[in-house]
Amino acid sequence: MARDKPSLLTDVARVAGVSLATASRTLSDPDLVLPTTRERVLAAVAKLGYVPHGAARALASRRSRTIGAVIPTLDNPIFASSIQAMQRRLATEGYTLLLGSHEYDLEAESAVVAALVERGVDGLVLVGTDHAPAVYGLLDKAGLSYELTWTLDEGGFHHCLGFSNRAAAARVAMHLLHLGHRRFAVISGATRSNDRARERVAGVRDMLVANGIELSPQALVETEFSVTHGRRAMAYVLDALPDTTAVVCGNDILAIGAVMEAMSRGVAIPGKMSVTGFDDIDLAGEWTPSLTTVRLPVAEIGRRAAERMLTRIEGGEVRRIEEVRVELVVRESTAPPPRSAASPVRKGSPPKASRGCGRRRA
Amino acid sequence: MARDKPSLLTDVARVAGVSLATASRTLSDPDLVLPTTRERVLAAVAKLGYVPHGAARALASRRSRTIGAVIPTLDNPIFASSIQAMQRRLATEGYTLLLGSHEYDLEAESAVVAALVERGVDGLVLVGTDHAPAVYGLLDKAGLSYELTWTLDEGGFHHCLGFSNRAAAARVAMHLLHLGHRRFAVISGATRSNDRARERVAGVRDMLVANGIELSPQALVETEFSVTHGRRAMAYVLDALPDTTAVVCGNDILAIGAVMEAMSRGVAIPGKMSVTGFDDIDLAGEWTPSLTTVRLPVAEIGRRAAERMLTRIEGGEVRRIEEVRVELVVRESTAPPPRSAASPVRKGSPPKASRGCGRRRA
DNA sequence: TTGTACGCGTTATCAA
DNA sequence: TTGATAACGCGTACAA
Repeated sequence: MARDKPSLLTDVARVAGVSLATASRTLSDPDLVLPTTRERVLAAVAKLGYVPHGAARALASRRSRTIGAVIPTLDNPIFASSIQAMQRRLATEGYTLLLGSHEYDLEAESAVVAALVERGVDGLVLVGTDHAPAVYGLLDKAGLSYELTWTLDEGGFHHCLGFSNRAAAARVAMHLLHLGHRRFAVISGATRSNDRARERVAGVRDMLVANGIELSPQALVETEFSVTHGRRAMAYVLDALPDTTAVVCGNDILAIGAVMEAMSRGVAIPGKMSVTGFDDIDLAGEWTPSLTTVRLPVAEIGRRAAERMLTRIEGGEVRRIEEVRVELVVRESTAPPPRSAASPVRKGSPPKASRGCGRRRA
Repeated sequence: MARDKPSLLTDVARVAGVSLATASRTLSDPDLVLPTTRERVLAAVAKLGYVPHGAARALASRRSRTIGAVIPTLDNPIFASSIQAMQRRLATEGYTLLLGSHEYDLEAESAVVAALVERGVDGLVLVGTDHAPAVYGLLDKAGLSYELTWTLDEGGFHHCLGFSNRAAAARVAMHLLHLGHRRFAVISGATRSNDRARERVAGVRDMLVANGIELSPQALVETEFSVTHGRRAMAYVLDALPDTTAVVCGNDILAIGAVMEAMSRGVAIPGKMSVTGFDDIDLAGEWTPSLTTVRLPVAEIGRRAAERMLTRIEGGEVRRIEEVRVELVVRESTAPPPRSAASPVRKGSPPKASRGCGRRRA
């Protein structure tokens, strides 16, 4: 298995009978070269099995043809799926994806970002707006373009592609109010360092307050994003707040756990209690009862984030803020509250919209 | 926002009052430098916010501190989870993950591998043994170390970390034979370009044949890996082969689809029919009925693959073939066949092991 | 322990 | 359209 050392561009040039410069041009900008010489060079490339040396290229051209993406975790299917779409899109343009994850730890994220910046990524895709100050400092100092995704930074000046988590969550709450629910609980993922989770809780709270309902601290459970923790949270709700008729969950994983716990205790969903999710993962529609949730265009976010990055790298312009469409999907897990539990219904007074519900598309 | 240009190692050296070489050493091998000078250099680094230039480093040191991983798709949670673990492990050693996917298309994979090789990855992790010849050619020519995962290449000479899909699948079939099943169907993912799927089917077939049962071509359904396709495949089985009492599925996703279809038709699982999965994704244990399946140490594969790569890069030795433990998990979805369907039981003659079942751990 | 100087493989500038 | 040649930023023998 004596591997001869890999051939260099100089070898290609020699074999093709051209200068190094011409060989280089042929590969990076073929139109600058005569068709006949181009063929000679390409033939030499094929003959030698020449493979460009990325680092040398990056050093000389100051571009790595590499994009970084930093997400909380691939163990959440919405991020996995989105990254899948992103990688696919990047590959078609000859770009490669450098992936990092931090499991909801801002310091870890900071380190990951630093690592990717060192690797010389041409752009960086992040999730949400919550990041360590060091992250923004680093990116700014490096003059690196980045995109925040899954969220809208309407006040700020960051480039972003996403949607209003607050408005979407408010929409969910409105749906439940419409059905007649008055006693709510919220099961959320940890809101610290997670603007998406925080905004979703805020959206629900806004909408309830706008309709004269307070969300008491006991009615808000924060926990990890897992089916098991969803179950546990629901167990707490059933034990501590038995009057609850509507449980809004921060994502589908938690909602499925919540539904499982309820059903295993003989609490009918949606007969006794309504439960909502968020994300619309595959399972949400297949579960019994199927889950009322908010559908997110997961793959689209990955693909479009890639496209925005590429456009900016090529010197193009993109709108600073781009919104993707999200959609309330009403399925089996929500229904009017049981008669016994219904508050005196204020006939003819449908729920009022909260601030957050202005955008129709959410 | 006038960003001053990023500072270089020369700047650090100047500010610290040392030579370029000393500055370099301080960063790459601190022990080679006096503590006092080290401090001066690090102070300069901090003051200037110096960030090493990865490409220049890679060019000079001929190492990129980067590992490539190429998988079929992140849309399968076992791959997502495994990659998550791998990235995590690599990050702790200062390595970065370059990710590619090919969606079960060998030519696409070939292109992705080429892209990663160009980027100068220090090592490459692949899935399975089925790869385009060009892939092996490229890797060999580049002298790049690689690991095949999720599989064992016992005959070949590739480094690999995985398990025998054949033996594991045979184990599943044996379990069903033990229960008394005689009429089988298999729902598999596409076996073309997918040695894992192929081996699983082969394992079942081996075991059946060893017990005098043929798996007819009609009783083997190949389809896409999705719940929907699992449903469809099960619909076919129920319609075309109503005598079937045991359905072995290529993975849990397919099995869940199969169970859904059966239940929606009022076919009791496991009362009328037993169904098995493979992988043991979270859902398998939470579904009702919970799924009999094979548990794979998904995160462990990712983590250990990373460790093997790192060891080899540092010049260490690893066993060419390493096996991970997989385990049959018997749950609710399997039971003896209904009495009416049972063949005349050969009392006192338990099922015979097939070749594939030699390894006890599968 | 530190410094000097060369090389890593390519791109890009400038002339020809 | 092509060719010579100077960067690109850092690692590392080798010498001091």
